[in-house]
Amino acid sequence: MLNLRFIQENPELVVEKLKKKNFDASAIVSQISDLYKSKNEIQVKADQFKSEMNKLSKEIGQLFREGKQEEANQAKARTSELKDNIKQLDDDFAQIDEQVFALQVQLPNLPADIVPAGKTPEDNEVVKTGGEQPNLGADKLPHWELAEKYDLIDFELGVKLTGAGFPVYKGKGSRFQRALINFFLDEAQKAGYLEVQPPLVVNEDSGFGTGQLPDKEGQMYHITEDNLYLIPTAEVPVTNLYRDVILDAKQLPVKNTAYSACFRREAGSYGKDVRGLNRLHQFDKVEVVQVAHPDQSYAILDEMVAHVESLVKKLGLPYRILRLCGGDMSFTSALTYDFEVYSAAQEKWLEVSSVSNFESFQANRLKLRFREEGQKKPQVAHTLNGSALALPRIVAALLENYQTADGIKVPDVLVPYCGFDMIN
RNA sequence: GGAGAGAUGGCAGAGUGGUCGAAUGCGGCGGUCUUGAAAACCGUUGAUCUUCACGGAUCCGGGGGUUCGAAUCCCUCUCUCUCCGCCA
Repeated sequence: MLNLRFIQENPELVVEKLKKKNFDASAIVSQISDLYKSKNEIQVKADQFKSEMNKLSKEIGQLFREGKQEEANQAKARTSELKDNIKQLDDDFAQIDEQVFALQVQLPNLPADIVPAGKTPEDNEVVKTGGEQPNLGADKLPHWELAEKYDLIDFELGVKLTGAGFPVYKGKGSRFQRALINFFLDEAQKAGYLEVQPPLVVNEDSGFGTGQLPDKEGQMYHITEDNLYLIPTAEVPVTNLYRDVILDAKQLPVKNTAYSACFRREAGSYGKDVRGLNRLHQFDKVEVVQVAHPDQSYAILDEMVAHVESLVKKLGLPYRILRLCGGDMSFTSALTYDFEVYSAAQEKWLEVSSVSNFESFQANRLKLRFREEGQKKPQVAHTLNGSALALPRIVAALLENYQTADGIKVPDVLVPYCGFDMIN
């Protein structure tokens, strides 16, 4: 959520910057501007009346205490008009306030200056490519066939239990998942992140805080009976740890990591893109989250990107880092880097991580602030997060890229976590 | 699932119609004292909106009502805790 005063003071800037996200903000911004002005006028007027009312009430109290009934009753008569005025102004204010808010939440975050223009994923900018693509023979298999061949993942069984997109991991497949989770958590810890285990179900306030609500309800599983939501990512509960919090500047940056299952409805997806592990309704992910000082958030974004890069490197996967174009960025992000790994049998790039700086967009919603040493007024912090990493597509790429005639080789870094070095 | 209690500042906790943005204690910050620290003592210490500023307004879980006036009374919702039942 953009700050109201900021919108008011920089209307052209907001409109101009949002063009890069292919969002025409001109109408909304000018409406906000008008409403904000009259909102302030109303508040000033209402405050004056209220001030008078407060004074009068005190006088009346004083008169009663002094036993001056007559005068008190006379004074009382004068309050009714004030009361009507206040009521009217308060109602108007509430109405305008609601309108402004409804408009305000429609505005996406402003993209950072280095965000490339563009509309589709084709316009994303490849900023780095690393790792080596393996040379697999002609008999290479896609991961869903490997998963079946070695009895690692049972998609049919998941359909029986729940539905498509809820696979059952078995034996070494299950063990392999668990190894990756532990590896990722350990790496995050080494990088200075504090591990937390959040709830997998959150309330409406939390959904609003990170930007899933309102409007993106459809992406989350909703437990209507209790009005709770299954988390689409650990970003939601972990970032919301700091909702309504004022930190000391010296506590920044806050670094948290969490493993969680993630649940996404992903309505409307179909076809070969969702084959196997490519797109699931439930999957595992290790997330890293930081709360940062605004002066440091972009340096921290780079640090987070470097951390994710170190993970794919250690796993020996060919990867590339993309700077997302305005059209492909999320509503809430100011700058996002996506990581893709090359899936050698599917012969395509799979997105495995998304690392973003939200600047103050989430923090405004969360009321997440910090106080500079010796300063009285708190200021809004910046939030960032990234996948480090999401499991399914990493598993897909590892299975495919490490397949041999004798089975699937386990990357060296994972051997101690797995307890085996070959899947066969 | 049944019964009861409660929600007040960073925390604990008083306040039950006006003098209450709120006692007191703890914690935090500043100071006196000290070689330094502790102790003791003194001072200070919520957020938001609005105004160039002085100032003004709002907030005692959320919403609504009664009243000239509500943390305090009424209605309603949400949440938390305790006991019983069930249970990993």
